[in-house]
Amino acid sequence: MSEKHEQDTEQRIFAAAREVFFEHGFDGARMAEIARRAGINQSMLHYYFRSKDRLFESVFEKAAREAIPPVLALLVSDTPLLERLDQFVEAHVSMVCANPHLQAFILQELRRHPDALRRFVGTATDGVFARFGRDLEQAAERGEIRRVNPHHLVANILALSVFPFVARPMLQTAFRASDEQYDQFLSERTEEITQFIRSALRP
Amino acid sequence: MSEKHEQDTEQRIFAAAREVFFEHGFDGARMAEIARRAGINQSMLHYYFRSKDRLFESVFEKAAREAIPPVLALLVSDTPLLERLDQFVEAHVSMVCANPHLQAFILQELRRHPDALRRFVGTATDGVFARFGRDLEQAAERGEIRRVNPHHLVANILALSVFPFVARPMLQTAFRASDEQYDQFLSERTEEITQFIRSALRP
DNA sequence: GTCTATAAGCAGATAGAC
DNA sequence: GTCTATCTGCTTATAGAC
Repeated sequence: MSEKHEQDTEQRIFAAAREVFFEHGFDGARMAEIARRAGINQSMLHYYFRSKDRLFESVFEKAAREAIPPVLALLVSDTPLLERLDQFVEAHVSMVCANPHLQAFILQELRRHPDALRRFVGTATDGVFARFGRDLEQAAERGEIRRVNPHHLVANILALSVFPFVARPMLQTAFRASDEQYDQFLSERTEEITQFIRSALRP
Repeated sequence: MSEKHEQDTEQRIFAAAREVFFEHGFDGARMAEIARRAGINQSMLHYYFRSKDRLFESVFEKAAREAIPPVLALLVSDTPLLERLDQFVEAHVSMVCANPHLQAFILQELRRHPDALRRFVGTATDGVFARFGRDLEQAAERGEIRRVNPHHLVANILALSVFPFVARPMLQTAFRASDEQYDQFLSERTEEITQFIRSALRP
């Protein structure tokens, strides 16, 4: 009985920390705010996670693990290349859309902890670009697409998917769009990106 | 004689503040660090700028003014559309390249001050998209390009230019690239983006 | 205008009762 | 496990001499 609420409390703390770190970043996050959202006392945070740094690391690592390797894994499969790219775009956009703060959080915090990814991204992406590059090369030889550099292509696709979410405050202002109008704009992105990339890859 | 160093000191403070805010963001920046880099005492910061908030506002406003309106202004000119887009891409990439922290800073801080841009972006972009959209429409009717939505196209171009710089820590890790290799990658972007967009716009 | 010294407040972390 | 109370150090900001 002594551990009755342990797991539940820890999860609530983690969820609250995720929210607050996503919204404010490490430097802007307040332990008191995390405790408040978790509905418990501030000293509990230290009981479970020992320090702000460790709590942040937990949140960041989990976020990075779900934000990067699964996406890159979609690049290699047995699906024909053009359809695979469509699937990749759709999966990526809906992932970003379901969690709009995630990418901004990763991008922002990665500037301070530049090698926080090395551990698990390294192995996850091993060989991905080599295989993807080979598939691109073969598709080009069959005349399905023009010849492109795999790194640039992946950067292009990620950019097209992520940027409108990360840069929302800037673009929405520049477009003079209401919240509803910008949401509408975002909902058109999957189709737009798919079309844009297919056109760009035509031989 | 009593104001002998006034302007110089104020400029040194501003330059130091710009550096520190760009690197760490508002929450991570320390007034002591700004003073140290400016080579003066911390109380001088308050003498000239009154508070951290005001100092930040000065830096942010200047950064935003030079990061956004000049770029959007390039969208409208008398240059033929395809060449104009080439010019736009080249100008934008070299701007981002010359100041890699600027865009990340704007994107990061704009999440907290979402309407900090309204004042001067509003008027600067008035009519830009209307004119640009008309030019796109006319070029499409002449068969020079396929029909595209101006907002999506601009978002695409900005995304392709900015993202590889903002997401450098992520992409460099995912690509398993050294600093030199990633710099090389970035130097290829102008050509890559120009080519990519031209291909995507073919009728 | 520039400095030193210091005030005032806050955030993260800990002690110890229950 | 969870709470209240408190410590410690840091950060912004100010007072006041020169």
